[in-house]
Amino acid sequence: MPTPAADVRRPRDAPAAADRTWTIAEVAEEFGVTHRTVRHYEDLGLISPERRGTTRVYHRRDRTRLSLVLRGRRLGFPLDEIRTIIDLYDAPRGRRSQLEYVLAQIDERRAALEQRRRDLEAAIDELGRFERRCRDDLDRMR
Amino acid sequence: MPTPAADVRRPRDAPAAADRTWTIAEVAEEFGVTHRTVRHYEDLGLISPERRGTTRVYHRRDRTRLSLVLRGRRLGFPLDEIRTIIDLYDAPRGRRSQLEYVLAQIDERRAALEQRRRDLEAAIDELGRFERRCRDDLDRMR
DNA sequence: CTTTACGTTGACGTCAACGTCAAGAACGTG
DNA sequence: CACGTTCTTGACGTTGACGTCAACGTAAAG
Repeated sequence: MPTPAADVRRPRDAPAAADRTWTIAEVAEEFGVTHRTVRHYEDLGLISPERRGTTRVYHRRDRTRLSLVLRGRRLGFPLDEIRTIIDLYDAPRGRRSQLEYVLAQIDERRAALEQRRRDLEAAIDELGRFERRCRDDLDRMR
Repeated sequence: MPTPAADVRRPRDAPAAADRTWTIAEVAEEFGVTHRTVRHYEDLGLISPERRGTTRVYHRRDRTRLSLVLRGRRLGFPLDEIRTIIDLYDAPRGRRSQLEYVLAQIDERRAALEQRRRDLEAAIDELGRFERRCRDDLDRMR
């Protein structure tokens, strides 16, 4: 096993935990996606890693955003919709009007999420009822 | 507004509610999709309407399945995965082994759905906390 | 100093989920 | 029975979300 790349980039005297950075391979590995996927998300503006020369350097912020992206993906949202959502978290909220806009967006998003939750629970309930029926059938076969 | 096509197809003496049928246009309209989408789902084996001559005739069963498909779609599942799920509901459960297979599938599906629910609630919670912060910020601006 | 591993930018390929014509066939209505 | 409406089957186009491949840079390791 070779020396981890992060140890190379991190000077001995610097604190390890705080400002760690990651390579694209590490990030991809950790989140279980390919580097192509990571780059694709960057093309779409979902993450924007630092560049050291030409090489991408990922910070904790990028990992946070990536995990949000992947959760959105697991939930079946299109990537550009995901971007508008997570951009919301970083949106400027200095002026009153901006804050109110953000709050309005939040309401919209929550409505969508709760619609989804209703669908989801309906699906789960239905599955439960179906399982019940199957178990009853099985019992009667004994 | 023209006479609904269903009235034409349904003889005067037949009961209206029980065995009503629908045209592709009616089904599409009712579920808010295009007829192309409905046909696409048929191509993938998600629904299989009766044929009268060359024309598709949709029964209640087809509408039930279609609504399941659309809910699955809202939840972001791929169509072929949706098919395996709703086919489960119509799968033969005569023999014990078949029933046990179905029950195993149900468990799998439920696991996937509950993973999704966790993601969903995490997203909703996060949105709630974020709203809280925004509202606090707004209050402090007064 | 070459090898090897990892990184980078295009550019094209692919697959799912439909959209979009085109060109008939069938059907009820004036 | 002509006619507009609705339905049918292709077949090709499009968009999103990546996969894949080529061609090249670079940096540590042998």
